[in-house]
Amino acid sequence: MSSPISTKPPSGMRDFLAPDVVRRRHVIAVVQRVYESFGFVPLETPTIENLATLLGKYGPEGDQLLYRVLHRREKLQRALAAGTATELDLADEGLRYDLTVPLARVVANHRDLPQFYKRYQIQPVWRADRPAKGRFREFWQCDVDVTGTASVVADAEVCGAVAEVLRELGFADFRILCNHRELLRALVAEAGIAPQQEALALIVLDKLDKVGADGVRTELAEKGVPAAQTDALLATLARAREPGQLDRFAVAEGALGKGARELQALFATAAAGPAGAHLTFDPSLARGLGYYTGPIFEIQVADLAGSLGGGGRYDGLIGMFGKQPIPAVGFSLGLERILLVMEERGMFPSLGIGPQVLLCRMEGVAEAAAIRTATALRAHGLRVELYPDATKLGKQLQYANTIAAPFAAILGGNEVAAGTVTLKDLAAGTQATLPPADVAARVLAAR
RNA sequence: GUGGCUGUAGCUCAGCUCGGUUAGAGCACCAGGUUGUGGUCCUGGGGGUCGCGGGUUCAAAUCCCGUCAGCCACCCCA
Repeated sequence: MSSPISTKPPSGMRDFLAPDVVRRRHVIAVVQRVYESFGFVPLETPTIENLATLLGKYGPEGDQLLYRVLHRREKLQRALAAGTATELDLADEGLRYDLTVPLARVVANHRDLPQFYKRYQIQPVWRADRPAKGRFREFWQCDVDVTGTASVVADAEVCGAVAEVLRELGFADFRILCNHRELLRALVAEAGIAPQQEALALIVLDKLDKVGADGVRTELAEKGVPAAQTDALLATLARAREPGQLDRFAVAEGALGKGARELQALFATAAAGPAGAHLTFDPSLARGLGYYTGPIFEIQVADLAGSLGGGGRYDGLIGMFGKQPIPAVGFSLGLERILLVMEERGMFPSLGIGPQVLLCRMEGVAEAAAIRTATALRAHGLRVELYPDATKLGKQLQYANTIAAPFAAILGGNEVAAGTVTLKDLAAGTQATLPPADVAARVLAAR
């Protein structure tokens, strides 16, 4: 009986049964509608990209998490025969890791796109990460991006779009944390931290909320950053959190002032849209992805350790494909994260899609007669399941309960002769024998 | 990548400490309780090489080692 083949899906990947699918579709429908209302148009790209497209865009951690697709046939045999094959020799393609890099490739490749290409994309991505709560190896992202402009309007619009999605889904308490890569780098440099330790410092700083100042001191000390520099950085960041500090940064020279002024502009502009009340300056927000250059964003809710989404400006990424540099900004919502919080908070409306009517066939009624009746009921707009066998009525009604159909329609010899069906309301226990049009009217009225 | 917890029927678990008939329960599933009426109830039934591999022993679900998988926290991210 038990099979030697595991029936579980691969680690970090899941099957979605009807109740899951219905909830996922519900969220996706809202995302799609809101994104389109902002003027974004859809894009779908292949599951698999060339490794050259993917590698070197996300930083070393990201490269490690890429699912690679093995060479086929002769190429693989040749690589293996060499005996010294490395990962790069064995694979030339990989599963997409996010939707931003494929977008960058598409924009670099299609020169006839609108100057301001506003696209949304809702597709799965894969990361060979260790699964945890709210983290999967296959998950869906809902991205909105604007390419071809460095205008703060684009930054404000992507923030507005995701904020409106969350608002329409019923979220009220989320924060969109904002920081700026250039501002952050200026603060790190100001603390005296060497440029080659900057990336390291940024990653550790991102943990400030979770591990606290002492945790950051310990971790940076282990990585060889002098304590005096760490203290200087922490002091600077603590000051940066004080109200009005962004305005003081804004009058500074160089990258510090530039970053601060760009954030000020973003806050001022986005305030006129749905994101306004949710934007929060967080000087310790760093974000791991390598390609961000300007403002960076992350959506936070109190009851989830991870984020609901993230994004930022990446003015250098499209240019990495060897064509002209094109500025871009985008935001990504994590479908599973949103679903997780909505499930935990009980935020879903009732979303039934199963059959409204189970059509029961009595013994002696021809299969064709049942098909004919089911077809008539369906033509009136009902979702109808036809019980396959003419078994005992009790068994058929029991099955109706099992699949949670609110009505049963009974087709016996009498009904066939009269051109009627007996409609039974399974919750109330009442029933009436009616022509199909009246059956449909009653079922539809019961919703 | 680090630390911890857990793997026994489709699902949730008991049994393990102190090895000993044929490994249990609830739910689910199937069949019956005669005619075209379900949810409750009663009776019966199918379904497990106790995650996998090795070791100790007369004897292992139970003890020991290894391994794989899942979950939680951290890290990172969506």
